[in-house]
Amino acid sequence: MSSRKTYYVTTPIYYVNDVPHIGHAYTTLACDVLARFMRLDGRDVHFLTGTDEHGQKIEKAAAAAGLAPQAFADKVSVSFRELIGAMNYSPDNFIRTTEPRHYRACQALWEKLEEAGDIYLGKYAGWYSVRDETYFVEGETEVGPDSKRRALSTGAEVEWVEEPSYFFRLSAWAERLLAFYEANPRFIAPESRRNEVLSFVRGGLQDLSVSRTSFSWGVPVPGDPKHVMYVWLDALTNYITECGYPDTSDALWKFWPADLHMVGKDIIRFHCVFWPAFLMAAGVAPPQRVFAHGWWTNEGQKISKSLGNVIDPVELVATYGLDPVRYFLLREVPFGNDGDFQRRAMIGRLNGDLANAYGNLCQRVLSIVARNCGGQVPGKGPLIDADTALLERARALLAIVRTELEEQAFHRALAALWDVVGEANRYVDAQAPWALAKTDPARRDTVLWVLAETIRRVTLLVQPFMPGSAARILDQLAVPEAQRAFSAFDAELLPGTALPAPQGVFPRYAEPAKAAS
RNA sequence: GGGCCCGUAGUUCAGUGGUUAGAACGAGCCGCUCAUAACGGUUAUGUCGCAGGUUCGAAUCCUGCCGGGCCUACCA
Repeated sequence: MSSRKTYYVTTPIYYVNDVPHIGHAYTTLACDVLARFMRLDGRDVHFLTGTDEHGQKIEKAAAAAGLAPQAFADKVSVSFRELIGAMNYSPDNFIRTTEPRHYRACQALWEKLEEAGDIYLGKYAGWYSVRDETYFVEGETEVGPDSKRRALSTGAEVEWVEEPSYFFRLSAWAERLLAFYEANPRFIAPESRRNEVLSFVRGGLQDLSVSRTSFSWGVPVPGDPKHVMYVWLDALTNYITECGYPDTSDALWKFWPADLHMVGKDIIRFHCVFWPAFLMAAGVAPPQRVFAHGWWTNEGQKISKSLGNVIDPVELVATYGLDPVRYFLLREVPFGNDGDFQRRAMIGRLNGDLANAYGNLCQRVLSIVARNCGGQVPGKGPLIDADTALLERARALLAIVRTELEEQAFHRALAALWDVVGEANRYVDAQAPWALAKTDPARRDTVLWVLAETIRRVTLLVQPFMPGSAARILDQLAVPEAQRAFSAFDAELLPGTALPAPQGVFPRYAEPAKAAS
């Protein structure tokens, strides 16, 4: 079955300097939904996430914790693996930059860049802030009244530091990058980010320092082990390490170039400028698309550790339930925009969209079926216009969701599904199967069949977003496991099939009783 | 300083030249009673940031201004 179309989606590898927060959860969630959708749609999917474990910060943090860097990385990496279970993600692999195969890939890539003449030895010099661990250009610093020079942005003291460094000839790539963007308009999304990158590259590029000698926790530069590779060159390479690079006969190489790198908007330059330049220089095809999503704020406030308003995804799930959180994050905000996490909005979506509209639709239909149809899928009689209209709306959903997810428009995909949920609720009221029970049981059965069939189609498409809840609903419709992929989208419910007793899937969220004080 | 984007009902947004500007949530009223006190119908909301201009016609195009965001460059 090697003829199936592949789909390779990646999260950034997360820096183990930090514990997982809503931003990490959001990025991986988006990838998870795409991976699940594509699998159900018959694609040969590879979904990769992992951790970035090198760099001076890790080296220092490890020393402070009295651990070897590797032991420290091992420890922190675990919290990102735990998030996978907590959020029900479905990655095919979890990569770590400290794996031997990754060293091989980085060094092979480096050698290619060197062979191509895109790497040279120079000197990295600038105003260095020890506190920020960053170099600043002269203009970013200022000499204070005490005649000490400080970084304008952070106020930290800086000192002039020079160290030997290898450089990547990025300056030579601006024109070729622009040509690449031109030829691949889908490469950067959303559009506003694309404009940003274009104007950045049009402004000219400077060569990029790609090695350091001031610390040693990293991938050694081939032939000059005093240097370790710049963390971003190291980190980005993970995407091809996974596919076996430099061994293009590896079984996973078929997944390259990746269909999508999902990233936060803060690291767009690394993915949209540096990465394609590295790859083109090394003679490797660049990825097909980079999507930069936005940030969350918390009740209108910027999230920061110092404000203490960091959102812990595990806590969210404990409060509102896993699938409601997954739904909310992708439904509430047009994907690509910044979003505001509001407790009131979260509860609104949970109670309004999930409990009242969708959950209650399933419940009201299935309980009439249970009571009237002997616990079986009801019989299907002749269809009237109202029936075919609703069924047609449901049937059209697969193509709609497919189109929206090609563009990572999760919010629009969900809106389309919920349009049909609303349509189904109106149909229930219009057809009033409880009244038909007394006058025309056969017609009642047809109405219930139409509804059950509509719920089946909607729920098949809900699976990638809320896998657990969708499975429970499909169980209640007695849809066999083998008929939950989209290849069975048109395999209608068979009248007479035995059904289990219905059970609510999305309980309403009730405010915890206020503590009297 | 340059560039990009945004400012539309109480709220979140859709609408990018053409009849009385839409949706959802929230609010009021009515109906239903199968269902998780859920569902459906219906009503009301708006100087479409401000001011000019182009046009038979502008939320939509142009100019300026005000307000907000993002990217980027820095001044001597």
